[in-house]
Order: sequence, then C-alpha cells, then structure tokens
Amino acid sequence: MIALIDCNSFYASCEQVFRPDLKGKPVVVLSNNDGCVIAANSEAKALTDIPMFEPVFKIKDQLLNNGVTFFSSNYTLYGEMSDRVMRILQEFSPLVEIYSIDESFIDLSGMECQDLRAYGIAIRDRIMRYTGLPVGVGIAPTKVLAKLANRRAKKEEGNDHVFVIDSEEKRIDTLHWAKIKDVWGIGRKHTKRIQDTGKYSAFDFTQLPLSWVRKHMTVVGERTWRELQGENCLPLEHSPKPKKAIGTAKSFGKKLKKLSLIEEACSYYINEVSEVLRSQDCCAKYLKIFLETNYHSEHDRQYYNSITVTLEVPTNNTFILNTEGKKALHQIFKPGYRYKKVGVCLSGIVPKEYVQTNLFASTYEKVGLMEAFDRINQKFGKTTLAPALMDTRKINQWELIKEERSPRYTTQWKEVLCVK
DNA sequence: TCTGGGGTCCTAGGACCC
DNA sequence: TCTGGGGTCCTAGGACCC
Repeated sequence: MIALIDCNSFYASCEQVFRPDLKGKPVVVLSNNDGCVIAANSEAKALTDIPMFEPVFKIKDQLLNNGVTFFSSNYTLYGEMSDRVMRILQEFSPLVEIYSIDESFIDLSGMECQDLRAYGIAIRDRIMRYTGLPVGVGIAPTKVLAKLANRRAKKEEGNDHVFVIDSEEKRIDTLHWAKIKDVWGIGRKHTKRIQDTGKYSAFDFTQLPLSWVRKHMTVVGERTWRELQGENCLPLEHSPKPKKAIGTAKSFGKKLKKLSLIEEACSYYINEVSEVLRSQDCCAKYLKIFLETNYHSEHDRQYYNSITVTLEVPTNNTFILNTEGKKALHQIFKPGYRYKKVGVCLSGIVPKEYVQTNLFASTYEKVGLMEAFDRINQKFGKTTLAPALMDTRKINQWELIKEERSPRYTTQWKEVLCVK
C-alpha cells in the first residue's frame, strides 16, 4: 500500500501557523510580483469563488470587500516548513518520495494487516501537533488511486481527511465518486476528449478500451488507466533524481528598457542556477537565455527571442556562465522594447566527474574556486560574494514586487516570532 | 497600470551514421 | 530499369504536474 500525504492549502496554511489571529479567516497567497492568486484556504474558497491564477487586479476589490488577508509568496518560509513535514513522515515509513513542496508518497508495504485508517490518522495528528499544518492522507494500492483517496479524504464529509482504499468495493465506489478531471495525470485536454466519447466518471474512463487510451493518450495514459485498476505502474522513487534542466525566469517588478538592468537580472539568475547546479555536483553543457516583452499587453510592441549557447566544456562555474550569458543576451537584445522578463536555463546536465574535456578549450578553471565561493556565501549570506556584473545595490530597480511578504519566521533570527 | 514559475515525459520528424 | 536496413541524436510541440 502507498499513502499520499498532502498539506491543505499549503502556502495559506503556513501563513496561518504564525498568525493565529487569522484562524478561521479567509487567506490567499499571491504569485511572484503579486500577480495572481496561487493559494487560497478553504474559508477564502467558500467565501467567494476565487479562480486560481486569476490576475489579482481583476478581483482585488472583491477580495478586500470580503475581508480576505493577502500575502505575497514567501518561499523561504514554505520551503522550511515543508522540510519539517517531510522529516516527520520519515518516522512513519522507511521510504518517502517527496513529490512536491507540499506532498509525499510513502511506502506502507508490509503493513496491510494493520489498521491503516488509524495509521493515517496518526500521521495527520502528529503533523498537526508538531507543525500546526493540516494535511490529508489517502491510502491505496497504487499512486493514482492514493491520489484519488487523498482527494476523497479532503472533499467528502465524515472522512476527517483520511481515506483508505483497501477493498475492491471501495475502489469501484471511489472510481464512481471521482470525475475524470480529478484523476492525476488527466488534464484539461484529455478530459475534454474523453468526455466527448460520453464518459464522465473515473469509472467510465476505466471502461474505455485500452487501444483507444493508448492511441489518444500514449503510454502515459495507459499507465494511468492501469493504475486505476489497481495495477502498479508508477513505482516509488527511492532517491531524488538529479535535475535534467535548471532554470529561472521571473518577471521584473517593472518593465525594463535598459540593457544594463536586464544584464543585472540575468547575471543574478545565472548566479542562482549555477549554485543549484553545483549543489547536485553537476555541470551543464547548454545555457539558454531568453528575453520577452509583455504578451498580455495589446499596445506594446512584442518581441521574444532566445539563444542556446553550447559551452566548450560543460561547467558549473558562475563566472564562465556569466560571461557566456552576457554575450548571448547582447545578441538577442533589441533596443526600443519594454521588456518584462529575462530567463536562463541550464541543460545537458552531467555529473561533474563525467565531464568530457576538450583539448582545445580556451576556458581555464581555478580548482576549488567555486567551492570556496559557495562556502563563504553559505556562512555569511547569499550574495556576500558575487560577480561584479551583478550589482546588488541596483536590485530594487528590477526585482519582483512582494508588498505583503510575511517575515521569514523560521530562517532569520531578526524575524523570529516574538511572544509577549 | 497590474496577468507566476519550475519542472517532467512522450512522440514525430528530420538529419545523420554505417 | 532496378534504389536497403538498422540505427542514433536532436528538436519542437504537446500534454501533464505542482
């Protein structure tokens, strides 16, 4: 058996943990740049029908009139709260697959004879007691069924956020209960295609011939179909796989026309992604830089361009990547546009001990330089050392807007909650 | 005026190899 | 006149996830 543990309205719940005055009140969390709603707690969802990813400016009045509290996203806080939850889960199973910031699959094989519902309740209660975060627990023989069980745990009254599929009757019953779009792995496009054949429940989907599923939804759809019948096709991952691509691209706080400021942001992102790359002991062969204007805006002239640089020798050196990135950016930058976003993406990622060197390469790396660079930044703070191109004093000229960010309660001494 | 960010997997088609 | 057979690698596009 597999359990899926998922935090309820995770970002909003994290904010509420440190603001007990907001208990039982509507809370929403906004995306970067305070652009869209990305999380809303049940009170906020109940109050108004808040569509996720709706631009905030369109619904701000509606939210304010209903006394909803807003937060800008505070990923430092959410990431650290997530670590706490995942550590607790390790007390319940030797195998925990962290699937995302707010959910994990855990292996319960060998425990089938136990009272799994009681076990699920114990997980739910311990996480609440240790972190203050509410979670839902779904337990079933496969991942896709565990996802459905988790959904039912939360949505159906009387389950107290724990639901177990441990018999054929419960499996069939849950498949009838679930709509097609509730199935993990079936998104908007496939839902529509399936509904066009006159099928509406997850059960109906399992009655479609496999040949149809295979033809229209490839092998990915076939796995989902099989998992719903109780056949395991998606094994738990024992260890996190190294990333195949590492990228970052954020909208500027305001539209930028000047190349020099875009350069700053670009070097900042390169610094960030190369640090992630080094943390997994890898090097990258390709560096992609892209630049874009605001495609939502009708009156602005539009421009998008990207360039992928093939590095002579795969590297994770911030300085080499910065030099290459700057050259690439100069090639695609065209004056006269109001730019909204610059992005960088590293790919062709290989473990650093397998890097294929090049006899004629002109780059020369100082051994140990980046290790020292990272250690100093870990000890004294994120940008204690940075390439000169990245002028941290100018950051406010392009950085994202986060007007309502809560304190970083758990990671900054100066921001620790004070109890009187 | 203001519209998120970071990923994965699969397939088809083209270019190329011997 | 007749024009093979077995591959790999890369990219773009589509679908999905949180």
